[in-house]
Amino acid sequence: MKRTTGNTIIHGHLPQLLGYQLRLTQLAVFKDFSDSVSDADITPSLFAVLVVIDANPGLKQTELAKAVHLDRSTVVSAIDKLERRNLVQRKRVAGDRRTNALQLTNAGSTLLAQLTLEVSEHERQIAAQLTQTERETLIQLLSKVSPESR
Amino acid sequence: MKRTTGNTIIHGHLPQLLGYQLRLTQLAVFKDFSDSVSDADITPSLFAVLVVIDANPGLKQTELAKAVHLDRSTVVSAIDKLERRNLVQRKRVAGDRRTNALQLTNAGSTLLAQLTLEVSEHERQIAAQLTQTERETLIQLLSKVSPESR
DNA sequence: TATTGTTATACTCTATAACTATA
DNA sequence: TATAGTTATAGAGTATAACAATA
Repeated sequence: MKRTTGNTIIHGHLPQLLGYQLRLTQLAVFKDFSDSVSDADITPSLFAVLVVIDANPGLKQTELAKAVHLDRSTVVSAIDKLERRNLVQRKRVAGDRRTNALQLTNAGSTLLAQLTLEVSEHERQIAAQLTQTERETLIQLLSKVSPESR
Repeated sequence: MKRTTGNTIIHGHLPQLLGYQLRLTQLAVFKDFSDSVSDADITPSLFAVLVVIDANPGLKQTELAKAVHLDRSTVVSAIDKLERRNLVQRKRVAGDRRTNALQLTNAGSTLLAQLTLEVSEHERQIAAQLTQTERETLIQLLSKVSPESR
């Protein structure tokens, strides 16, 4: 029970816990994301929103919410933010006046193209300690733990 | 550029991104943590704080902050919370009146023992899709990405 | 001068619940 | 009745900056 004499802090059994390693890794990855992406106002979540809209032009907000695991109300402010910056548009849908069809503006497409490059570089950074095979294994094992990504 | 006819949402290149899989997995893991741990007021962070104090009785708040990757000011409120519940004690240190020596109370040790069991079960749950080898590989790969855990 | 703990404060992210307009 | 989007609101978690006590 006595304290180790030096300054070394012991992490107990935390390092063997998946949840703990996940938290640490996510902290490191988020920090590097901000450092890597030139547009300071784009967070990982907003990037994901842009990617999903790009891959599914015309989708509605509720669909987007489900895809990126956010609440409908959270999506409203995300889209507000992106629309204010002219990156995304809400378009009227013929036949159902309750829903909005989301699509990227030209500016949005342009920014996404640039972000995609920067995020690739960011991914290279964070996986720098891994071989290509290890990186793929890691992604595959993560997706087995949370299978709802597709 | 046309929308897939059905309801299927495409995630673009997100599933191949480490950062994205990490976020999804962490979401799933946090949710299961709350479901698994009977004490609703213990979060993953507070659990980590308890473990580190248990493994390093007498450590000071600044050391704890570094160990769990939180700011000093954040640790203050974490310890406030735990001290209010009589799980942790701030003890005076002979020789340096600026610092507090942190230690678990008996109640804290008892709770931690129970939490440890519940967290083990939680870990089993989240790794249910993995073999034992895969789980170990996953932990090892994560720790290679963020090596500051020890 | 530097460090420790603290406080005050503010920001980000998120969800819940209630509202409206449409279906 | 049910659904889509919205609003108001609140909570959790976090950090920054300034401060007092002590080294």
